[in-house]
Amino acid sequence: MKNDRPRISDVARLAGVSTATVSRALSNPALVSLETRAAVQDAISATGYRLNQAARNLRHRRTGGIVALVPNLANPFFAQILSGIASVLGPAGYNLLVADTRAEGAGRLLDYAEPSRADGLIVLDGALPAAALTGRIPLVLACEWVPGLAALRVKIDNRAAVALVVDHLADLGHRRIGHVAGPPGNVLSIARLGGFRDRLAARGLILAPDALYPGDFSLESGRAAAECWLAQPVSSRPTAIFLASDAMACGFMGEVRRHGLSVPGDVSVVGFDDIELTGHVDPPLTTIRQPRLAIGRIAAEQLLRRIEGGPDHSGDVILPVELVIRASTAPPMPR
Amino acid sequence: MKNDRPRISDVARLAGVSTATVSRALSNPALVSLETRAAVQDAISATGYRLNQAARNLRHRRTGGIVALVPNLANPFFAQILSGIASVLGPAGYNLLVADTRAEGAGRLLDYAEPSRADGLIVLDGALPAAALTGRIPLVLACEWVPGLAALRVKIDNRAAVALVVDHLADLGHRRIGHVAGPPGNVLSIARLGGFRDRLAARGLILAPDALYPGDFSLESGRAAAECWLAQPVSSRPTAIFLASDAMACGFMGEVRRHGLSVPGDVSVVGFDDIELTGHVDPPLTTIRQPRLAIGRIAAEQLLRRIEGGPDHSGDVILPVELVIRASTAPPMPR
DNA sequence: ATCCTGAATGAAACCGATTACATCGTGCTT
DNA sequence: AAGCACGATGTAATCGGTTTCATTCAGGAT
Repeated sequence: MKNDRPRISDVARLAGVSTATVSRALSNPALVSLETRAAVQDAISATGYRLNQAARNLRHRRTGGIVALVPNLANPFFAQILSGIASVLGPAGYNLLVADTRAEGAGRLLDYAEPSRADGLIVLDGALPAAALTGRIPLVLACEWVPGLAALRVKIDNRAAVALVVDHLADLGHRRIGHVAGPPGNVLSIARLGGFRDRLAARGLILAPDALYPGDFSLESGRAAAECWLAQPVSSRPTAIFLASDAMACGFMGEVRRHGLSVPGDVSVVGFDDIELTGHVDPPLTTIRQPRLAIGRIAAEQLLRRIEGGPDHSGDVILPVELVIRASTAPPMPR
Repeated sequence: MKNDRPRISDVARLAGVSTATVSRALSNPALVSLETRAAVQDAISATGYRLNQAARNLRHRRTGGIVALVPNLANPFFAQILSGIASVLGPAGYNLLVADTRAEGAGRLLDYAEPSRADGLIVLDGALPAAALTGRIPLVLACEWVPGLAALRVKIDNRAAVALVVDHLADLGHRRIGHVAGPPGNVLSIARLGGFRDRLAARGLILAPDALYPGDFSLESGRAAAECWLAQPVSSRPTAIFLASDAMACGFMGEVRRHGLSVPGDVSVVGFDDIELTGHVDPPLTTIRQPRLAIGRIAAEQLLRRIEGGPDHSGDVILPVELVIRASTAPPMPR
């Protein structure tokens, strides 16, 4: 009653064959005669046999698992990328292990980049130490990337995306355009801020120091940025704000509107990501659409290719973005 | 160069002891003398040895993995529960496998409820077949539950939560209160709708057929419900709407406001879940706060207790909810 | 001095599959 | 008729740890 899980040898005995034959019938049926195969099948259903994965993994020197390292599981942005990853991994016979890099003892994370635990790694957090990830198991980087870590990157062209934003706002006639950045040090924050500055310059504009607000991608930090903006004198306030994430943009808009001002009447707002929500808030948000599902899917596909013996080509896959123009942007109010 | 992963025997040889001793030094140091332990440690760092999990799992007849079955990975509500789960599992030496029950071939899901793949299961989807989950591996149900499946449930008291909502709206003076339900057949939809009806009745109110709108928890379905509501003559429109999820409530409010109406001026809105966003939209949403992190954490703790030999007590853990009153509800406009 | 106890350790079985290699018939070639 | 190739199957080694059981040795009890 306790140890009642049938083993392969139980099946073999019942079918009157050896364990080798059962194993072959399961993993390479072509090697087994039709009648034997049938007998094995019968024995399997009679015993209710189920393969022991740990044993197979041990023998195959693989685990069947892929680990995704995400900076924050609770963030819907990553959730949808995971969804894309899972949609590829499942059918391919791998399972997805998820670890939150910010959640617990950082030391344990190294355990994941370990061949006996996972066959591959998808890193969504650019703040991990490159050294810890180097030369362990096949990995790809998605969205964020770790500076100095040679691995395939699946990402968007952040600078080009930001250029679309600047052009849109500048074309509308905005001259004083502000920015709420992502967390300091984050590769995306840096790329977006840098691209923003450069494109402003290309359009003959500059980013005034008091038009650059700190942020960390969170709703709350967007709200806080709005407070700063509201505190500025109307005459020197940016007439348009580009925020490095949709979450911040929502927080920003909410706070501005709660103070009785209007978007885009008093300020135009542009976000980044195009999370589902942004089309449903009031006003619907102008933003950059990132193909999240595709990012996840492609990252997973590339990783599997690598695992299955592909070359460790460490280039980049750049996915296209799109500026989605909705109602949160308009020409600046004449003053 | 190819098969260079040191095994335990390599460590043993270098340390001048047997593999048994190395194993003990690792998993039960108390059994090994201080000097031997030190020698083993030296040999381990000299060789760069890393334990092979598959081998240990095979011997221990366990996998070290816990599977969470979620209906929709892309939904932030579940993401935060997962976050809570992960925060318990990691430190306990388990890793979290995530599977999206709606994503791929349903047959494969059974593979997860299988002892050689995972040591336990956390089910977040009430729509799975009870038969497939019965008597396989330790499991707990969180949030949603599978009717007829005897297992511990970690959940909130949906009926009591809804009663809070009804009382709040009735106390404000609303008499015509509408409801946007969750997906048909979903246990939460049913519990919330049922509780809603009952509490209305207790307050001497009824749910008019044209005040019940279909939904599926998604933003878009909330928006669609708003369309229905807007299409109704003002005189017979509900003056307050309770929506079974915050996502729907956001979709609803966005659409209503885009039509130039005001919340709560023209209609009071109450959501359910208290996802982070709801405090930041305009107006901030009155809603029921579910302790998502705690749900995840407790579900994981209970599961581990069960796995580590606890009794298969299949009762319920009911977590407290709270009505968070914000600015989306107000007395009805005098007509 | 002898026996007993317990700490420290090693030898070998074991977890449950996979697979290299050996074996045994058949049927075909020459 | 001898030789050979090939299909089907069995034997046993193997993956890399863990753990039972046996052994050794030091110190304390008698």
